[in-house]
Amino acid sequence: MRKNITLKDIASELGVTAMTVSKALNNHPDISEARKKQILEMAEKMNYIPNALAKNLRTKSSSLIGVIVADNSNPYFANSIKGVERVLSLNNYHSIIFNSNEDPKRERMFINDLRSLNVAGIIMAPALGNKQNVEMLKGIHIPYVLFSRYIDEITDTYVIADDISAGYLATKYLLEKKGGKVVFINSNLDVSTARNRMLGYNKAFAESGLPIDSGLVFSGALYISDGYELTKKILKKISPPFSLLCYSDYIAIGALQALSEENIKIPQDVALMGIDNIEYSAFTNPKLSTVALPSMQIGISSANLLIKIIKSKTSLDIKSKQIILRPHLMIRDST
Amino acid sequence: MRKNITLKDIASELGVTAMTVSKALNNHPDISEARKKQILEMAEKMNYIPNALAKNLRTKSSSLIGVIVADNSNPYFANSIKGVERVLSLNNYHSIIFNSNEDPKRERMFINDLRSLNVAGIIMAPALGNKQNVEMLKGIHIPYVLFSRYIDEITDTYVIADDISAGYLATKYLLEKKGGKVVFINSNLDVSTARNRMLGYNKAFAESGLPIDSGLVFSGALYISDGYELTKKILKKISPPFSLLCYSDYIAIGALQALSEENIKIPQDVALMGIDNIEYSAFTNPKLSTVALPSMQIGISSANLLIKIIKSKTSLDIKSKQIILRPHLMIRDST
DNA sequence: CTGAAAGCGCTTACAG
DNA sequence: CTGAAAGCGCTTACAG
Repeated sequence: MRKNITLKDIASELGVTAMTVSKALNNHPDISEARKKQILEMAEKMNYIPNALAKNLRTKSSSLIGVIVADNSNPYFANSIKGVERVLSLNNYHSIIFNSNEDPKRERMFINDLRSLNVAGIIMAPALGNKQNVEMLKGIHIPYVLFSRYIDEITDTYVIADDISAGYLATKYLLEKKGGKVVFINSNLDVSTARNRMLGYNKAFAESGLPIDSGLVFSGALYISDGYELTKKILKKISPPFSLLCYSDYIAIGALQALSEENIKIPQDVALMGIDNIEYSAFTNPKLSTVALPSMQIGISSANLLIKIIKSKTSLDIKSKQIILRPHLMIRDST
Repeated sequence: MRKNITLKDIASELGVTAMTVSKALNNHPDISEARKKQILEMAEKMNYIPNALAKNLRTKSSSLIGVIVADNSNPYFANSIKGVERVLSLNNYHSIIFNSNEDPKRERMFINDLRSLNVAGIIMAPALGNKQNVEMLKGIHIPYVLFSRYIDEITDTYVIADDISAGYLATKYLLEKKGGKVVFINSNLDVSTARNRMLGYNKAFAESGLPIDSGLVFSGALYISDGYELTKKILKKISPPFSLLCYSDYIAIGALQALSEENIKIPQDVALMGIDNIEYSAFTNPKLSTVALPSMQIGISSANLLIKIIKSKTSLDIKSKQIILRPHLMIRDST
């Protein structure tokens, strides 16, 4: 690799010292306009690229931000990452991305990598119910924001959707429209999102006065295929008409496929509803009703919050470090 | 932020010097087993995290790799990124991600950011037909791999799918199964993938002896909504039965929605085919036939190739730096 | 086997 | 307004 141009190279070209060049390049007041102009032009001409690592080492600052998710190809995370990347690059930060695959050991390893790289902060969706790594983050005083999920509702810093509302809005709508038989395919209850959507489900039932049948609730769905297989199983045990609420649109697409294969009429026999509002949901057949979560906005807010934390000299009130974004119903043709 | 533990801290704790500690930590041979053990234990106890920036600065190496795509939330790129991240993190590299939004100016800015961070290499899907930035990459001798697309077929380093084959396999299949009326909704012809899929389309026609009707080819589709709207337009001009080949599954999902709304029977009236084989394609109704491209494998191979280039002392033969992966037909229910 | 010296490229006080 | 000195945390020759 060709040798990079350094401050020294520019300096010797101009017969000044490196610090004078540094000052010119950093808009330091202690420098004459003529010198500054001369130096800037030479830097331009020599195609100077500052060495950010050296700068970081010296100033103990950093433009690097770690972003840890379970899986960047999950459309929900993909959207959030897009929001994060947009805000960070706009503010001259750089996103280092890791997929934890929901494995706390990998997550821990990545956090140590990020410490080693001296990152300015970390944005992460903590792996399934793993408490220790978030504790570690707090312990080492690296600015961090959890996104999409939290571990400790009271003490963590996070940006999430109001998952209780999401579960509540969906269930309430289905109860009113289709009655009390609301089957719920939920995700892994180790995740705060799944627990809270369940709470919302229960709340809607409580409000309606209708009894909850725990035999209608299924947990642990993670992939499209789980939605597909669980729905097939459900159809053998529970006879239509009923409503089917899924933890995510992703899961609901699997359910949709199973329902189609069994020639179930949607929404007449089974009213199907997802949560998330991923792009594909508007293009399924029938179009999927869902609860829209602001996935990109969660990324945007997380990045903005992290930057605010990094830049604030005094520590912020915990309340201002917990952002909960509101979901809304998106009724299409499947309910 | 709390002060980090340094080599010096460990050294003074043990009454040795920093270089001795450095040697112990780096498995240098010039050190007694007893000292090494003692130092390793102390480092562990003090929870030492090496400063990668200082190391990089000194050794002029780097664990950072830049990854530039148009949009990380595009399912095709999302999969490739997943492959890249997997290989890089396995090899102790770190992925810095940028979305160019197909804007060459942003791309250029990001490349300069990456130079500034002294990255070990760059993996990128070059923005729409932009030649200059790749030329710059070559000029500054940073190891790079283009993925999914190339700019200059002969001289670039890249990992791509065989897009000519993809277009050819799809068109040939449709010609044989449904005859010569194959409508093609293509993407922006500034991208090598679109140009090559078009070549494959032409090749299949040439082979079949059937005449090409240029009125059947539509270019420039980028989003799901383009697939939807173009299909609506096409249905007004061209009467079924015909085949409809789409540049991507993503586009095909938009087309599928338009066809469903118009009550077109698939595949009887319109045989629909995509390219990519994204996860959703197996769950549409009817299930989408497509040409499967190894999107994750492209990411994996790109990362492996880049690492190979970084580690090789002598420059590699250009042929070994151009990897073309084979697509295959995935026939489901829409054709 | 251990240490003193130098330097990666930068910036921060401090002199003059 | 400009420069000499020191140091961020690390590693690489080189002595001993």
